[in-house]
Parts: sequence; C-alpha cells; structure tokens
Amino acid sequence: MPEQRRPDLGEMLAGLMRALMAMEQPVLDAHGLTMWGYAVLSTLDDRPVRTQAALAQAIGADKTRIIGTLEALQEAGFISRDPDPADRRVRLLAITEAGRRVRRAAQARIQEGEEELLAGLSAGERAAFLGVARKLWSRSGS
Amino acid sequence: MPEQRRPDLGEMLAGLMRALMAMEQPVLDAHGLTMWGYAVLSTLDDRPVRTQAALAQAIGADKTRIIGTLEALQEAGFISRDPDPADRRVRLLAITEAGRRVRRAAQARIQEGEEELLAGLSAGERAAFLGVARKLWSRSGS
DNA sequence: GCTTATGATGTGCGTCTGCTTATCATTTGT
DNA sequence: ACAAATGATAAGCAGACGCACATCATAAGC
Repeated sequence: MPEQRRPDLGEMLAGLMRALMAMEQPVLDAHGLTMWGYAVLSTLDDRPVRTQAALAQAIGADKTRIIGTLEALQEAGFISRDPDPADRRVRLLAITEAGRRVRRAAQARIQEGEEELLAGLSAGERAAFLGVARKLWSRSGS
Repeated sequence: MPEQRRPDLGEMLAGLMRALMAMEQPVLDAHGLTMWGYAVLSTLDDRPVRTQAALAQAIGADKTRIIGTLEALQEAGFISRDPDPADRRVRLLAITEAGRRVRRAAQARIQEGEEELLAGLSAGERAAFLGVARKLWSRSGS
C-alpha cells in the first residue's frame, strides 16, 4: 500500500509550475514572445491545427483572447493566416520558418532550464517522472 | 541518453494542473471553501506559520490579498487570529477543530479525485511520479 | 432559396491578481 | 527616549482573464 499521507498533488505541482514559469519568463522575453505566443508556436510546430477555435482549446485559452496573440505573431512574421480556399470562413494557421526558428531556440533554452530543475534526480527518476507526465498529459486530451 | 525530443515539462504539467483544478473546484464548492482558503487551511494544518506574511509566501500569494481570505475563514470559524502576547503586532494564526475537520474532509475527496487521474499508472509509475513531485516540491522551497 | 450552423472577430463586464503606496501599532537598535 | 524596522491593513491602479453577447461572412441541409 502507498504512503498513508501525502501532500496534495495539486499543491506539489503548483509549486513546480511557479518555478517553471519563473524560469521561462526571461527566456521568452529575450525572444520577444509571450507565454501564449510561445504556446501557439509550439502547438503549430508540433501538430497541425486547422481552426483558431481548435487552437484555443488545444492550449487551454479563451478563443476570443488568442486573437490578439495571433495578430502579434503574424505581424512578427512567425505565423501565417490565410483563408482556406475550401472553406473561406476559416483562416488556415501555419507557422513560418522564422516562427519555427524562434520557437526552437526558445524551446532549447527552456528545456535546458527544465533540466536544471530536474538536476538531482537519478536517471531513473527523471525518466519515470517525464514518462508519467507525458502519459497523463496526452491522456487528458492535452 | 534520454529521448532527444520531448514536449516541454511546463506544457505537460499545465494540462495536468487544469485537470486537477477542474476536479477540485466542485469539491471545494461543496465544502464552502475557495482555492486560497483551502491552501491556507492546508498550510496551517500541516506546519505552523507565525505571521501572515510568512503564510502568504508559503502558498505563493500576495500578502495584501490573503487578508480577505483570512477574514472569511475566521468568520466561518475555521481559523483563529489572536494577537501574540509576546509581540502584539503579530496576529497568531491557528486552525480550529472545525477547520481541521473541513480541511481533512475536502482533502480526502480531493485525493480520491487525484487517484482517479492517476488510475492507469502502474504502482511503480505512481510511486515514482509522486516521489519525484514531492522531492522537487520540497526542494523549491515550497 | 431559405433557414440553420459554423468560424472569426470585436466589445463590454466583472473578477482576480500583482504591485505600489500609505497608515497605524508595536518592537528593536542605539 | 528616539529613530528605524516590522507586521497588519486599506486603497488604488493596471493588466490579464473568462464569459456572454453581437456581428459578419460563409457553408450546409432541406
């Protein structure tokens, strides 16, 4: 049987999240990205998303609130938004080469920072933790 | 060597956190608690905290913003706030019996919900994940 | 064709949050 | 005794957020 008493998962992860966000902020600032902007670029780089509503849902944002983010990204040349010839209501979202570059540069720095936070774990602990996180994340629909 | 490419930890944990908070909200509502109120009760139940500023820092809240939370908890009879005889600037915080009861009832339901989210993990995965979470959490100062 | 549904976008509202400043009582250092 | 620091509290401000509502263009079903 497991430990009878443990801190709430939410409490533990909330502390971790604070540390992660504090670490990420300077990196994003250095690349001229906001948290939402980075989330959008990451999503578009990893998996194609057709509609803005789907994108908003994928990153857990309000669909009316990502419009500004998308405009900023487009103006910076990091994404394209072209009307879909097959359904002209839809604006097809795609990451540009410049967007891919900035995303990957930021991600590299962010994952370095994450590894620093994970320093002190054994290789087994690290792999198990990341594996479970990934499993739970992919299962909860993202 | 580890996987060469993985999603950001922050991205994965953010999804988990959303699922956790969505699960917790109805439980807290049923017990007449807010997230902050629950965090305060949990902290006071687990480890003594002398000043309100220290409490605010412990739960990652702004010290000017927990005052309302403390007043609500006091009015509900879940905490006591008595002036410290040794330093009358300080108001000593303590959880009451009623507070302890409601906190433990809520926590039991919350941890049940957490276990549902963890269902599908092997016992080893579950233990490893919780263990690492706890380790990282306790190390980042809480 | 006409009604209904869908997608993008804009607007406004109420809330939460972090941050700053100010006040008051009290303690502490000199 | 007096100045400086500390703790609790209040008030104000700006930004971010979720949500509801409204508009407009376009598609799709009947």
